[in-house]
Amino acid sequence: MVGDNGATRGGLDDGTHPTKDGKKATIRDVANWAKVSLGTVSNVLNDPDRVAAATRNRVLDAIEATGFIRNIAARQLRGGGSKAIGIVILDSSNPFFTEMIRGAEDALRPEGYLLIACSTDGNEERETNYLRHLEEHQVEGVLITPSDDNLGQIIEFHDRGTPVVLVDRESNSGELCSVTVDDVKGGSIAVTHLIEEGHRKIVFINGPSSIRQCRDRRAGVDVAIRTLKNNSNTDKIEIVDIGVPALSIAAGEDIANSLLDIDPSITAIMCANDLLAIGVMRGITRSGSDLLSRIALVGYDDITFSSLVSPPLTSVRQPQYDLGHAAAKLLLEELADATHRHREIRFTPDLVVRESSCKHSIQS
Amino acid sequence: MVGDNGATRGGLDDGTHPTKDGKKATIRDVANWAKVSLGTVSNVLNDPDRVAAATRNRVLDAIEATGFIRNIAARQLRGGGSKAIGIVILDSSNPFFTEMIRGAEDALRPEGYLLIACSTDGNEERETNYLRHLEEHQVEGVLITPSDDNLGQIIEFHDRGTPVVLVDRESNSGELCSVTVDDVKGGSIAVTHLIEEGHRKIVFINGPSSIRQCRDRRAGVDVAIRTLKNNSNTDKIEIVDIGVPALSIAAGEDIANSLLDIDPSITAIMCANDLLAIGVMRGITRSGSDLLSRIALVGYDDITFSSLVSPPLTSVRQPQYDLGHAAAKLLLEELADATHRHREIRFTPDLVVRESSCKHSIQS
DNA sequence: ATATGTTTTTGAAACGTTTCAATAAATGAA
DNA sequence: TTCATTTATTGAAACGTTTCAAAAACATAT
Repeated sequence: MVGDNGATRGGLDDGTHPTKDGKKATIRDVANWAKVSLGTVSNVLNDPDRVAAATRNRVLDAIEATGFIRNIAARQLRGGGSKAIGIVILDSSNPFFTEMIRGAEDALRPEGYLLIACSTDGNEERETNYLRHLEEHQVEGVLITPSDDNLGQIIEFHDRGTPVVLVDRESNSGELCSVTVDDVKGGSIAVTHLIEEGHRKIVFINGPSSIRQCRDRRAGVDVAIRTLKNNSNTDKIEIVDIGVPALSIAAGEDIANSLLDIDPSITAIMCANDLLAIGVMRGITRSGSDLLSRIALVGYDDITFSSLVSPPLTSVRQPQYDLGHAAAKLLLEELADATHRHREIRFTPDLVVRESSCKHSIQS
Repeated sequence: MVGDNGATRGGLDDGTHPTKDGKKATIRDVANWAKVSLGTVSNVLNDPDRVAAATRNRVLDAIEATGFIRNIAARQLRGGGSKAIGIVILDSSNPFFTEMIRGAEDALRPEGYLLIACSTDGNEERETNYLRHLEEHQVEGVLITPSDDNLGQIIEFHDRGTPVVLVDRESNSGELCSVTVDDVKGGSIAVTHLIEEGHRKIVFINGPSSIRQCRDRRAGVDVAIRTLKNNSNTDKIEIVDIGVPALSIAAGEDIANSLLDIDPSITAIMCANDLLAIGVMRGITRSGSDLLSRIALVGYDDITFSSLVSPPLTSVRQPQYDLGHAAAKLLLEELADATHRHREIRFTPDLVVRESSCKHSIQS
């Protein structure tokens, strides 16, 4: 039938060669091989029910015979999506972010999306650069932990047409979806634990106040103290703030020396994240000091290795994998529904108590 | 001048609107705004010296006024590259791989490439799937740590036109570039250290022999023993092999219990990687046993956290960042030079001695 | 055999950008 | 002013795929 059609056409001297000159097979090669039109091959690929079974099988045979691999760029140009999602993180050596990527990847893989990973290291110019490249690639969406408090460029990026989900960062006015952890609560439960252990003078080692997570965790400390004052006759509690330029192992190590001669009435240290706490631990251990045996230490994040350090670190557990997974799900939702309403998913952290904070005996 | 040309043409009623209906500006919008041809805009973007300064500035102004963002898919379709590189790794929660990605990203970023990250978790089917998706996207190259010993599908993938660099894996017949570490040597120096510390009966906990790194590291043990026998009157050295199904913390923990009642003449344990060693450490610590204070332990990789565990782990240091960085450089080299000759870059590991292996006193 | 309704297939055009032969414009020398 | 050479700009066509109106093919009833 279709063979007759081809004969009726005559002059079809493109022949039935699958590929020429080792070039990759295109949809035209498949069509020639199966003696159907380009549109029929496209229908077999994208809307198979619209094609008669016999034709469909012939096309599928042709696809196999020619070794056809579809060209996403061509589809994209004609109006299809890129099947790629960008994920922009702050630091690829922080297990917090790599777990998060893992969660996102596991959500996106079954949907056939590829994940383009970009590390900004907190550098806004690099973030700008990455966003531009992602836009040229017309990624279908972006999951991003912002490098700066000011969301201006990210909102503009979104307004130019690319869906965005903020990760571990809320949207100020609900113009973007976001997935967050209640860091105020995280700060509260950490310091509450220390206070219940009897600590009354606590150091809080914090990163830059431009980072909202740092601010929230510190604010949670104040909330907890206020709550405890209202509820009981707790002794006066004092927080001593120390600032570091970055939330890294190195920054923690750098500050460790200044902790060695610390006021003896200080009996506990709370760090804004685990890398900082681990760095403090490492710096103190390296100095040969026994400070760690008399001072309680609490981190934040509960990264995989926090239970492995010495002493095992008490830490506020963040659902890192769930953050990434939920963010990706939210993005898929926004892509699937043009009437999608932006929302925030907020996770509640919990405290994992280990040796670093509860082997101490405080004499009141 | 050019304005006159436009007037001469007449009938150009496309007008000078930057965008219509909120759509993204295309090269046509820029051309209309600047009153030049599409080709001139393209020349300004790609070959600016070919355009007169006055014209060039007008086009640049138009690009800014219209908010033009280039469309990579269109360029790709016309024959340009995708400016994307795939990186296929085994396990995104192993810091070995995340450091490697970091190295690759740092090499590729300045060249304007985006990095598509794919985790196979050692699953060959997932590797197949990812390679197919990467091929549809026409990535300019792929860095890959294979999930299987058999490189068949990767070689076919490469033969279909996408440059490939193997990472931490050599190419059997030099048909692919590769970046490796001499794991035979790594195994040798690790066991040599133990033997020089006086150990004569040593457990080697290894992963699946289908993984070439596992085989090489174990082979390095034999090389070292043979060398020592030839060079001195060393006592008889015995290696006790234990196999585990995966190179993970969990696999290490699972095997820890069977180590508790181990033959007392065994004084040292060598693990095929750090995660395994850390898992063993964790399992033994959890059981409350003091085995770690009488047995030496050596890992392999020297991931970031190995120095932080208790006791700090002696480990063969792999240049993870350098592996990724060198692999990316090799790929860029292959992309830049059609006459490129495939080669292997081989790094030599070194041993980082820490507390886990050298605080023991062996009575001969 | 003809008319009608349904299913299947076709193929022109679109998508945004690059490329390069042809054309136009500019420059310098006689 | 004319001519030759150099520089700058143009625009048609290509790239691979999808889309949808039109045409063709098929099935059924009269």
